[in-house]
Amino acid sequence: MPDLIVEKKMKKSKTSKSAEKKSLSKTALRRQREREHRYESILSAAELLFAREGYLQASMERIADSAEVSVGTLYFYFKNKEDLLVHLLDKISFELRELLGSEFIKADFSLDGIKSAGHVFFEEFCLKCPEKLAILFKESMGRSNLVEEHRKQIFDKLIADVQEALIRLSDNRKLNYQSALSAEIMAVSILGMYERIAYHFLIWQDSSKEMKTISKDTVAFILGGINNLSRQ
Amino acid sequence: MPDLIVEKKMKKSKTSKSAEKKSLSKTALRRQREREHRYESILSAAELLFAREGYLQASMERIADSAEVSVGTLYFYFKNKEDLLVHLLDKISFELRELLGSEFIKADFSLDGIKSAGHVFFEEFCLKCPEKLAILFKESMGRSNLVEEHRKQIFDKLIADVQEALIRLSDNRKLNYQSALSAEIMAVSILGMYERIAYHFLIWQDSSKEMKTISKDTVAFILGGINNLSRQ
Amino acid sequence: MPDLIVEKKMKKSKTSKSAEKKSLSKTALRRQREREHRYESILSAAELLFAREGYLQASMERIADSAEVSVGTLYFYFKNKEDLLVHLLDKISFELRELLGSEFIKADFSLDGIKSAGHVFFEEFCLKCPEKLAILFKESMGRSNLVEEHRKQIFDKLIADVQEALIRLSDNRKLNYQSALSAEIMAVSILGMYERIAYHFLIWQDSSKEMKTISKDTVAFILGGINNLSRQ
Amino acid sequence: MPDLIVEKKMKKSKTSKSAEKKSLSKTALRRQREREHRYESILSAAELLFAREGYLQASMERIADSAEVSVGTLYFYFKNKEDLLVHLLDKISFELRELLGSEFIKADFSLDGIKSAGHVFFEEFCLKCPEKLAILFKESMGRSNLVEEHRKQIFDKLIADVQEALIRLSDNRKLNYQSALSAEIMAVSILGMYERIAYHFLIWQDSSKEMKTISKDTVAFILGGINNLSRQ
DNA sequence: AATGAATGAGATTTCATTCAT
DNA sequence: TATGAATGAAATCTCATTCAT
Repeated sequence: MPDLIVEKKMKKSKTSKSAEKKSLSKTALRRQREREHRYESILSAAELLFAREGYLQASMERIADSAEVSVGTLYFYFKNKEDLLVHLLDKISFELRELLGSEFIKADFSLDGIKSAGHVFFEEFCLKCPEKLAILFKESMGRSNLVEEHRKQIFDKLIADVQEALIRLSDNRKLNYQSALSAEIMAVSILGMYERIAYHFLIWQDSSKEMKTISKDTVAFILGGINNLSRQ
Repeated sequence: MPDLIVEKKMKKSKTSKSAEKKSLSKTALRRQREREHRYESILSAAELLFAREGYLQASMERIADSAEVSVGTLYFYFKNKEDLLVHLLDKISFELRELLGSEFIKADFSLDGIKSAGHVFFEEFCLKCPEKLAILFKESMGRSNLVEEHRKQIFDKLIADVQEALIRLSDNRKLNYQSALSAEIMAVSILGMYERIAYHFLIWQDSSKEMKTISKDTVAFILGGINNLSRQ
Repeated sequence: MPDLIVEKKMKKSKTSKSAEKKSLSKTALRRQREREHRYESILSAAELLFAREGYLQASMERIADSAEVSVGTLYFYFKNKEDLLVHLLDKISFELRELLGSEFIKADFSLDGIKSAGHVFFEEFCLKCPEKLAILFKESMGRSNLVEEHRKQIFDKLIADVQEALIRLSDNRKLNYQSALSAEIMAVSILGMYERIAYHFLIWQDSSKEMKTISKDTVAFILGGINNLSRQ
Repeated sequence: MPDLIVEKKMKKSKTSKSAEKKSLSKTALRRQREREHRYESILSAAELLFAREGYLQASMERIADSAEVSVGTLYFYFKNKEDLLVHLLDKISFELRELLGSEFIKADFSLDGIKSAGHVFFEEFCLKCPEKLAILFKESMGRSNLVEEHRKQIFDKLIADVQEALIRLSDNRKLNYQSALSAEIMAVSILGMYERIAYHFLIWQDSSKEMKTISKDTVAFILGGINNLSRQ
């Protein structure tokens, strides 16, 4: 997972010019801490409201109230509502890529990596962060073209991660895949399965208690799929 | 596919309630034809505009213009914009279920049915009806709770169809699946794969020329997955 | 004054397609009358509020209230607030051009035309329509680029009218002006005098009782100026 | 030009009240110089931005950036944005009055003073300071009542200057003007001509290369006007 | 049945100004 | 003095929906 490190974006970096100096004054340091804290507060408040009430219902005023800041402050940290959603998406997708990527790495890109990534997705990410799930797969859909472009980039990166893991896997096992597109197709398929399984069993109904079984079966399905596209 | 026949919904028209088909005068018949024609015109106009410009961008006025009726007439045939989308979704999902279901039936619920359903989805439905694809998987997302409930029902039916095919398949082959949930999980997985493969290769990029390969690999992945969850 | 007839602009001309038919139904005729009446009501309300309270202070809501329509109706007739101002400017400038132009024509482009145009401007237009005066010379200034462009076009037309009158005048008198630019410079000067005399004596202070004297002196100044730039 | 000396206004600085110039320490002197330098920087930055981008577009933040100070500092030197504009107007009008006034004085209030004042206005002020021109005649229009009042005072002073020059001129030439208001009317007319000629030929279009001709014709028009209102 | 002008609630967004540090 | 993050009032504008004709 080479480019996992994504730069955190912030609207203005006027202060960062002084941050280049090696030592910030105590005041400046505290200010910076507070700024980052506020930035995170707003993202958290937005995450909760977007997930609970939907992107359209969650007005900027209510997000501001919920984050205990003024509406103006929202617009100081984020250009507009769209921008807020996009940054939220970035943050969530960054976390998810780290989560999955570290499983691939831990297992040294063996089949076990694919397996544990699946388990971690369903049993960690989905169960612990249903809000992130809802934003990634539900609330960020059907918005503006800009958000859609951003979604595409995010999913392209996730797909690239999985695709790379699959290619390393085949290298390790001295296997080839059926066609030149197979790795990409499998990566897209796996993410499609993740998405709709999570949507079906956690967003549309609450089968969180059976997540273990769901996770096991889904992973087994994936492994069967991969094997069936592998050639010696 | 037992309940494939879905009742066509139409606002109960005041004239049709008093007149059964057999005893309609010529004038009344022509009127009914015109009514149905308008109904379809509106749905078609909405389908095109929702797909091309997005649900939010497609204002009721533009839909009316495009269908060559007045805004008022839109509201005569459909309760509101949401209702228009819901009826469109119904129509599209009905067509898709018929398409997939007939493949299952033709193959007598053998593995071939799963295979040909996949090919038909990618090579017929997706390629020939990109607008329907966009509405089913893109434009109907992130709307109101009511639309979301409707989506759930539609997908539940699609899942039930696939699940039934999978169960009949296992009966035919005297096999069992790994767990009680396996059939449902596989059905959801398959539809999730359909959805994101189509989204990735047709909505986000145009790989329509490689649809044959994509279709083949995806179906192979599915068959591998099914086999891996089957026990003698 | 050749192109005095300016087409009245209206947002949509959907109805005008039926207006091409020679005979509108009574209903359609009444509707059209009502539409034009509303359009004028809104312009009148805006004229009053823009002049009395200033363009920025006059909110769309208050204009709507004042015209006894809803805010939505405002936006049905005019694209936005800017558009409302621009149409108002057009209407006012059209009236002013007609007023001045008819004086030039009545006097057959003699010096008397210049004289009576001045008197009519100060003693008719300024005294009877202080609101139009305020909008033309005060409230439409310092707004957006689009409004400024419109102002330029309006003043260019007024200048062209006066310039043409001056050129015909010199033709009639078998005279030439000092330079090639003289006619334009004089036209601009005359309008600049009109503007600031009106602004000074009617907008900044109320010398309406002395308007006769002011008018007489100003016209005398203009005639002296013209003569001084004329050569046999 | 009796009251040409206009007091420079500055928010009474807390240090200057306790320290008269004579007894200022070196540090205090340097501070005062810095203060005045900042004050001028801000005015210059505002002048440029107001003229180039318009009063409304030029936000306080951008003015601060441009002057290389913080927003807070802006508010230390000027009460608010309006106040900044008003001080800028004062400065500009002071310069203009000095320019015109000195021409009147140099020519000892003869007709030549009127002539050279015109030439200096068009050929010096307008050509060299287009930003000042734009602020005086364009950007300061259509703002708040307070700015408008200020404009009135500024123009009243300019009018009074010209009016005084005209009166002294008539005294020198042993002439009378047509009416008691004539001098005022001519002064207003002349300034109106200045304004709109400059606006038309320099702000709305760039005829700077023909400024000599324009200036000559305009001055000739003015002299003709003055003569026509003079009685022996 | 069909029309289309009128409605108005509700959302986003801006930016001059303040004030704790 | 200087800073710049925080404020929040106030404005514009959209568009699904209604209803008299």
